[in-house]
Amino acid sequence: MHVRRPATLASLAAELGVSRTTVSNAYNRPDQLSPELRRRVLETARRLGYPGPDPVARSLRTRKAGAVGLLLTENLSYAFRDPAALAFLEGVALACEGAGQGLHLVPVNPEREDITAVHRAGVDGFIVYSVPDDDPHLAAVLSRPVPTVVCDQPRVEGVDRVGIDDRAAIAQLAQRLITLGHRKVGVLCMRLARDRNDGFAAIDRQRTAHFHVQKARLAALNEAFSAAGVDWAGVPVVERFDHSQASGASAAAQLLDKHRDVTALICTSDILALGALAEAKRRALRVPQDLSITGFDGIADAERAGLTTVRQPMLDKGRAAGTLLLDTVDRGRPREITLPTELIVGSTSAQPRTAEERWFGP
Amino acid sequence: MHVRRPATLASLAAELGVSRTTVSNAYNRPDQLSPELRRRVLETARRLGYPGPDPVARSLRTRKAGAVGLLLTENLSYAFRDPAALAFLEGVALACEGAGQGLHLVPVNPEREDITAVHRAGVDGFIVYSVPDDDPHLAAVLSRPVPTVVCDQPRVEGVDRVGIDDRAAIAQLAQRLITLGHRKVGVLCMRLARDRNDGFAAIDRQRTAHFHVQKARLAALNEAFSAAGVDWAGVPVVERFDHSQASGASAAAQLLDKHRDVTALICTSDILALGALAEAKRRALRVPQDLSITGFDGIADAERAGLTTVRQPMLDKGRAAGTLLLDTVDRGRPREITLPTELIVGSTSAQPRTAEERWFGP
DNA sequence: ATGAAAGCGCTAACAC
DNA sequence: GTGTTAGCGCTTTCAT
Repeated sequence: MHVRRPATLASLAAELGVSRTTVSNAYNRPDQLSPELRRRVLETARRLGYPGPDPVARSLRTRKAGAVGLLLTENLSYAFRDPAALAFLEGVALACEGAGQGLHLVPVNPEREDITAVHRAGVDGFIVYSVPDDDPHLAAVLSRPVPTVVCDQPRVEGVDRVGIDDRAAIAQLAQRLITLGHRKVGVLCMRLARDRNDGFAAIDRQRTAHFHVQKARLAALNEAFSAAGVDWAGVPVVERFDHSQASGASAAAQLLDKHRDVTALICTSDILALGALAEAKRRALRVPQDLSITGFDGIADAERAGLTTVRQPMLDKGRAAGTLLLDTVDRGRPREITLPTELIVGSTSAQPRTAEERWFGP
Repeated sequence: MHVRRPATLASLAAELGVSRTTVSNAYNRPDQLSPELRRRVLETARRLGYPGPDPVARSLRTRKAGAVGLLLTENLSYAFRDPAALAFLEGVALACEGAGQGLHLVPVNPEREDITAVHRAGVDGFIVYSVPDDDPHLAAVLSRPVPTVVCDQPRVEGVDRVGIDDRAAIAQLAQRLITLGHRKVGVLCMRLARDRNDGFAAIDRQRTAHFHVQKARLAALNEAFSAAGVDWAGVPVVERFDHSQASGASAAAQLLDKHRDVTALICTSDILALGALAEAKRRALRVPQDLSITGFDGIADAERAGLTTVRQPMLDKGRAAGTLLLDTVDRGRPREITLPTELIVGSTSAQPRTAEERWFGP
């Protein structure tokens, strides 16, 4: 039993006694040759076990890979657990599907700085989802001579972007709390930089955050509460590296342990807020009577929990990113798409108790 | 302003006055040249804007794409909605990540027969998830000279497979219902073939089903209930093309409208079962007193609903498929991995009411 | 440690 | 309608 070298377009042509062009045409331009000849070519191909033009060779020649690369902040498997990331992914998939493009998920380990996967990906462009401004993978992507679209963060000079107005969105939420009368608030936020800092984040860390979305939201909160006469330096901000309900719960615990007087917990994601909700329950704090809690994103579980939050259209974001990347027409000028958000007033926010109520009951 | 042709490895070599080999080595085999020279190469690359070796050209040369193709039954976007498919995806992603391989999702439209995306995908192998035996995309995959692993269905001679023992799994469930005393049952199943048939599926259609998993489950139910003295020809089986809770609800409605006497609804997926549950509620049928309902898969929502079902390890399936494909070692003999399943007895199954109870209440 | 030569398998001008 | 020519950009023996 011998190992036959696999047939190639050239060997097929030789076998048939025609040129390689003809064989190529048989596959790619049926109208360029007689149906009869084409039939013969395909027939012989079958006989020889020729599987059709090699996609990689074709890509090299045509300079088209037929796929879009997707780079996520986290391990791939994380993305499949986070509802927001998932909706984004679905949107991207929708766009790819519509254009008949493959979706190449780039394997990334945020702990290690191995960017070879970015260099190895045979794709026509990249979508980068929500990474820190100093992410080495992002740098690797930008070094490649293919179009790129960044979703959410960071904003990069000359690179297309789709996102929301984070400042305006959370300012609306802040305004709501301020109007309700909250002056002693605490904040639970996501990772601010690539290093793990599970604990309080002082102003300096807030200001130098590498995750622009978190940074923008904190800055907007700062502005809003400062304008309402609150000294931002006194507002506790607790940061968590991992994005999970457990993180939200522990962050809430950490904050409440040290600042028993806060009347509202502003969380920069619904996941964190749901965790905070759980912690509040554990402590027998009534929400919203004893404590208001707000989230961000508008995921299904948040809605179910009646969370006061900001809804952002994640699926549309994904689709917009995909469309932007695939839309070869008016590429050139850097483009930016800002999607609308909507304040959702749920049942987890209300007026704070007065000092009296605090001591003598509602 | 002029468009400079992008730098290539060759142009870089020319600029430096060294051979292409040396430049290549600078990237791929740092130990093959002096640190000093390497530094100079990389430095010049930066200056010229050379992004490093082109991944496609490299793939052509090395015959390695560094990515795994994934072919799903449904639209890509569907996969991000179905919890079972999602868990599978996550498992595959985990395996890919571990091996530093990209995950290339092949865009497929099950309605159209466009298999070009399969031919265009630059991948080192394919994972095919749960497709009908006559799926043209599957045929396209098998025609390509790369290793393939099929998950669930269909079983293909000589192709690696990972799955569960569908017959045994559902037989266990059937046995449970039989033991409880159910003799008048109905079945809700998923798509049996590529054509849309939203309605009753007669025995002939069951027998000629192209989705082997559904076929096997129906056959096992047939066997179990026949052995219990039930005439399978009289058991209504309702099929749905779309896999959604809405489908489950409408299928349940269709079945119950025509067969008011069934005491149990066996669904071949949790999604369908959750829909059936909703329809039962709508009809003010108490579950399980008036009607037992069972599912299949063991998704989180099913557990939450207390569904009696069969749990299968979807994440492990994905991981196993990935590992099998990536494990180049003992390829050769076709391999088959069968994962264990577990019967979950929830609160949606109980003894059927007796005829008396039916008329006079519990 | 570095270079020369030989393709990987294919497609796109352009000629006939 | 079919063939000729010329690479796409890279890696890899094998010499030196």
